[in-house]
Amino acid sequence: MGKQTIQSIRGMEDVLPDEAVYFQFLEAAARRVFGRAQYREIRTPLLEPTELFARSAGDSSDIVVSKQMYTFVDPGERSNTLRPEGTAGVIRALIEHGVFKESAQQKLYYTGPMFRYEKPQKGRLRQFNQIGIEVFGVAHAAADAEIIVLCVEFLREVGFRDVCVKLNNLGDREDRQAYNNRLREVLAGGASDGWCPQCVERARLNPMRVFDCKEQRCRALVAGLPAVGDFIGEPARAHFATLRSLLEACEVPYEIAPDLVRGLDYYSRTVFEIVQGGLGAQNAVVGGGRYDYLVEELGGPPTPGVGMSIGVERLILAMKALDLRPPGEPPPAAMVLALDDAAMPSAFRLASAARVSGAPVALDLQPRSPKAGLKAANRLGVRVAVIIGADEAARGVAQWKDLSEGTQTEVRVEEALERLKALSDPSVTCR
RNA sequence: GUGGGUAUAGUUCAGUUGGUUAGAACGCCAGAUUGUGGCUCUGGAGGUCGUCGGUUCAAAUCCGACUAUCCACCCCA
Repeated sequence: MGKQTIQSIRGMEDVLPDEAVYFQFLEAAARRVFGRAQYREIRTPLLEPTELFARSAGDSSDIVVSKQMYTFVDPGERSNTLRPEGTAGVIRALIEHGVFKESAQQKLYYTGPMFRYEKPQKGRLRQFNQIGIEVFGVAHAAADAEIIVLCVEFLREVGFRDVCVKLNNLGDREDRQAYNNRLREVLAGGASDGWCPQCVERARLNPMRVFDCKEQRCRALVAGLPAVGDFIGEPARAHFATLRSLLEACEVPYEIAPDLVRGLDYYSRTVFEIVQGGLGAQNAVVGGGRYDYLVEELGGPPTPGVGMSIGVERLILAMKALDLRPPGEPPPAAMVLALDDAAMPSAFRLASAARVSGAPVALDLQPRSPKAGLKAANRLGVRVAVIIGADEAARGVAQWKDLSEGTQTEVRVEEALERLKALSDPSVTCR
């Protein structure tokens, strides 16, 4: 590696072909699972006005979050930000196009790269991909349940077993505010009560975060704090009960996780997460929840919403940890080899004609010795090699070699073309 | 943002207490019947040892800085 080579930006990974099949596999599965539940794809820009994310993040996490955004001023002197998540852009698009006026109910999914300026580590990149789904306009807990059920279906579809959802109820906005205020009071003692410096800071910014402090003495102190449950009003309580009964109705395994707290304060009522072992510290593969106030916050009509997003790279790590592999593309049935320049036109024409009729056919793009060519054919895993040299080209024939049986016969090129077409599996080409 | 580990061939890694031309496996290319693959054997290409600087007669090896990467913390929309 010379010193003048250019390398990718920190935290931004290339996805080489061997890796890309994982992405293709997961995206295809998402389209299947979400598509059959009547969710439709939405694609929004990677770049949005900074204002959008500043508003969606809310004020308490504003300072923290803005440091982790890729924000820049464009030549027109507007502040733009690479999207750090998918939901805000989706909501902006729906408001902008008046979609909520046609119908408040929307079921959508999206996939694509997100950007966060964080220090990279395992399962945490600066550019990473998410697959997400959102339901708008449904206050009923069936929406929460469907989102969660679809997550579980998706994970099972791609090969995961033993999926368990961690679930919590944060209550409505007023409940949460009351609880946060109470927590701040209780935590006011700060360091003198024995809290670690980080928890003292959390008490100020996002008190509920003290619940996942890892300090021994904080964990002990946390046990004595008032429980969020005591502050949750009857409507949110009933909502959560309905959700649980729906999950139980379709036997979705879940556990209540009282310490599951989301960082941003637009969540209300339901929050959930699915974690996977073997991923190190960044083990949350799926996260989501209800955000009944966010659409209004972004200037739209009051519209409830629920959503979740899947961290694609993390999911791929989890697949590898469990030795789950995407089904590979089947190798082409045949490879056409030209032994010299004189044979290339004939070989080239034969391969093209076969491909046009739907047969997956490999072509060695430079003349090579039969030995090298067959080696390449073997490596690709094809069953048949069609060999054409100057002699064959002149006579309008080709050598049809079956690599598994080792037999070889001379056929006319027209016959070779028919055989190549026949080799292609009709179940693959016709749907 | 904080703390720690690592950086040698395309890949995964060896490399003794600093000491000649830096190795292996896999992969790649070629030869072993001048137009025939897989297995085997033989050979070849490919590294200014992450970058820059320092210590030393001598640095892949010791020291420093920088960069990247990994692990954990912080945070996690």
